[in-house]
Amino acid sequence: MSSDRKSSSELREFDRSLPMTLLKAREAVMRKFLPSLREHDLSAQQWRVLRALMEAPHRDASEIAERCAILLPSLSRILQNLERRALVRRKTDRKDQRRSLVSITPKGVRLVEKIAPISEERYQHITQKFGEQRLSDLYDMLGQLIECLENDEGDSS
Amino acid sequence: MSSDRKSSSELREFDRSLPMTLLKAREAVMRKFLPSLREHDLSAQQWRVLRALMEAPHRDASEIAERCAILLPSLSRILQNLERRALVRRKTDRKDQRRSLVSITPKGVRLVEKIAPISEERYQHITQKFGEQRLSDLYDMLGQLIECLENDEGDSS
DNA sequence: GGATTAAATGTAACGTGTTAAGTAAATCAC
DNA sequence: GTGATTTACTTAACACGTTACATTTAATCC
Repeated sequence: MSSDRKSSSELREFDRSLPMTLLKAREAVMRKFLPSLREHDLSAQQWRVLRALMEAPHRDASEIAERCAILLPSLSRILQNLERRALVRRKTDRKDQRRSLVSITPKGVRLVEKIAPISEERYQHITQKFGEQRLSDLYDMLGQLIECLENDEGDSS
Repeated sequence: MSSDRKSSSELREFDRSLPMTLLKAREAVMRKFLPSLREHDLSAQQWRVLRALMEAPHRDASEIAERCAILLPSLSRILQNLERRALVRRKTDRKDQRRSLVSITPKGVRLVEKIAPISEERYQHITQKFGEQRLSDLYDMLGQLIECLENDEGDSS
């Protein structure tokens, strides 16, 4: 029995699996950035949170979660960790005591400012190597894919 | 060189973050597939493993890990779970007693055959909605990105 | 104003990602 | 063949992803 016994109807095997391909691409990109984060005991998620906090004097948890694409339960643990390390600070919002306003500490700012140049340099390196135009096209396609999938009401046709 | 813009672009904020964009794209795609897996208490990873085992009568752990892009420690736990549920079976390789050959059970096959059509239908739906050509282009670009990054010796400078 | 509902956040439980360390079997060295 | 190295896999420990549930405070309804 020759190897082409598998009727193509069996199931499209996942050489062409969108989730897997996106996963591998992400992992490949991450491998360029993670080492410099690891040096300072930061995960990718912690790094995103710190960067989000550089954008504003303070933010509540929901804003950070939205900005960083991290779910609230994960963020809750991440903030505890960063707070323990004195990289961020939390205070309850006086106007709405359900909210906790998070801000980055001077120590956190120093850490970001130390890592950011390396991170930026890696990004520029990737941009050069892959091509600025191509990278831009890729962003566009991914954005379109996301939009296409979000505006897709019924998942169960 | 001194492209010292104003403070607003202190650091390229992550609207244009490749890892985040890839993450969001993957999550958007996953949201289309996960519900039908959840119905049968399968994670995306468990599903990949089962599909990989449909491709051959048996496979050792390293092959599965490679095929599914799952690290061995994770796979080890996943196989324990699937074995407990009698969806896969493991036997030690007589030729090399370090290896454990994993195969899918009839029960596992039935589960895959039940889910596969729905999964395939979702995939076709996405292909239609996003466009076959565009999807193909996206695969190409992602493949090129991965290749570009893998063949990039020095990650530092 | 007191009860109800909604919103913001936290906790729990389980599965996975990831690095390091451990175990056992095969291979290599001599 | 004995010992060192390598290979295949597992375990441990910690962080994150995800869903469900709990908690506290705001907003809303009568």
